[in-house]
Amino acid sequence: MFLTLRSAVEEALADALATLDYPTDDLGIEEPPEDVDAVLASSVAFRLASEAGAPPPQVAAEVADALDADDIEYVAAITTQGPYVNFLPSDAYYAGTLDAGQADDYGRLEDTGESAVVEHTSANPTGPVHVGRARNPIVGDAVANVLDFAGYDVDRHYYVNDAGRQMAVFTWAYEHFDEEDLEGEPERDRIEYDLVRYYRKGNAFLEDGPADEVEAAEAEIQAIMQGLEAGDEDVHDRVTEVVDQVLSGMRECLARLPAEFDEFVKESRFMFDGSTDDLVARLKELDEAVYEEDAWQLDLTPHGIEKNMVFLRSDDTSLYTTRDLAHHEWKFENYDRAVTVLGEDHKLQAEQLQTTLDLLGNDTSQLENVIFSWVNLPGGLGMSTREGTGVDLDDLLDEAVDRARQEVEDRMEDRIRDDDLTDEDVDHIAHQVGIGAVRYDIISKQLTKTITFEWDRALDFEAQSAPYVQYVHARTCGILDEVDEVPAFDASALEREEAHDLLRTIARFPAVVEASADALEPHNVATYTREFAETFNAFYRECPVLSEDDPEVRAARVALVAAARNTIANALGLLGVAAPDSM
RNA sequence: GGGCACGUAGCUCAGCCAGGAUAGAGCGUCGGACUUCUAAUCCGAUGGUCAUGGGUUCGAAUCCCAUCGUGCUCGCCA
Repeated sequence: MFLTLRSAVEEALADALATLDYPTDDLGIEEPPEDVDAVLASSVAFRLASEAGAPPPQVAAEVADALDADDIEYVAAITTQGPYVNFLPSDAYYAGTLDAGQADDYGRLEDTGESAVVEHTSANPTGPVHVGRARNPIVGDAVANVLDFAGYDVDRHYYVNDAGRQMAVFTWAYEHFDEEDLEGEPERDRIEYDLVRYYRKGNAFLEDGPADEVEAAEAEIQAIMQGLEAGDEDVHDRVTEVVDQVLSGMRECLARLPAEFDEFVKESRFMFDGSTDDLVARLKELDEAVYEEDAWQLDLTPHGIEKNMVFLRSDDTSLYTTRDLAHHEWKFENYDRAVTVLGEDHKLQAEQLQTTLDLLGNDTSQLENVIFSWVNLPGGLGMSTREGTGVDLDDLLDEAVDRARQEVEDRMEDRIRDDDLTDEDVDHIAHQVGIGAVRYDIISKQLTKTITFEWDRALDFEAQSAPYVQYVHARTCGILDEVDEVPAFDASALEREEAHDLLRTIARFPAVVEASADALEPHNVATYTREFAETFNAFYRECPVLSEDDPEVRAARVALVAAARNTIANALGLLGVAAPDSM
């Protein structure tokens, strides 16, 4: 409804301004503050004042006179308030919203007919997923959800680095060291916790080991990389043995969020199918290609990038970025839109990638990057797999679920809702709430802001958290549980201001989806859920549903609660936060 | 040092990209509301030179420039 109303207002206002001989390039459409009854307003009078030679309020009146509410869909009246022209919603606006909200998939936009691939996480398979890395799957999953809901045919990809130096080091360490060489026990009984010890041991050895042994190790690592480059299946199998094991453990961890993928795309695939070689040949032909210090590079200074991009090492092996170019051309062939979610430490590389893809003749408007800032530990500490610093995501999720379970159990005694929870229910709710809280905490912040991870804050179940919003969903379910089905209703029976406020908030949801998909910013869905929860709670306080005596009012309120449930369930779904039926 | 971000209440954050109606929340502190559709809730009070200084504008938290502080980055790593 909101989207329809907005375009209707835009069109009508542009027509009116044209009729009055005013410019129509800036309509000044905005959403007024809460205490104003209008759904939309225009501040265009400010801009026209000097041209009109009249004060803004007078111009606003003139503009309002030139408009006819009857001609604008979903607008009941046009008023002025000082310099503002306000557009008030009609009964049909409320009625239409209440009807639309009955659909389970309320908020889903029409199919765009376009496909999109969202690549996210893509962490090197070196060890357990830590909290610093967790922003990527959580944001990435939400971005994919939003695009899907906004009408795209979405695939989720994890790009697996199985051909870089890191994996060569890992493979060498895995083959070279024995269990007894390793320090300590695995922190958890899962494969990546076991194997990461080889990786750490290997890196420590390369740093501090005896010179001659380090040299021999480097030769072995070199041989692995050369083997991969040459398409040697045996070498590939050796590396794959490590990669697949570590990755399987990481996938289990990510599945807890949950973050699932349609495809794990291995970069070695672009070496073995010849596309990397082909790409290198084409890169050499570019005007920007230079051969310096025995390595092939691209001089991108004409394109505003100071740093040269090496695409072929002096030993003739390719680099991550080289293979990533081939990877992206593959994406372009298969998808209309390619979105990559990555940390700010990869920003320069992403710019090089995009510029180079452009030079190679690709349409890089297909490519969009979602870049997020760091997650730090208090005291400015970073998180590193190699050094073993950082908080494991598994530990965070365990703690979150434990604390949530404690909360549920603490509340069991003075529960009023009579839906006898079993132990299984309690466990289920604890998972929904605990993991939801972690996701929400991370997703509700702007991507550009650095996050400092603090246990207590991430697991605060008070307001502005997932449980606060989830509780609203549980409340809607609590009410709807008491009715068999939504009765026939008439929106005009809703007379309370709180009901209208809630309907207006529900009406905005599709616009939130649209804006979030356009900007690739899931955090504003989180902001919306919070506003929604506040609006719903006001309705809940002031407008009893089940105990309402007037059957028409009761029916309309039941329908409103159903619309609210669909809206908040879908909004939470976009965030990947579970929507509990009871809490 | 160069490039790119970030700096809003004691703390954690919305609002900024598309400049406009008294700058919004939560936590904290203080005071209220459960025989009621679940109090993981709600209501009230408290609290802000929107880092600083300029500029553009009728109007700047929002756009531009400079300064300060913080983070990321500047590998034949990824």
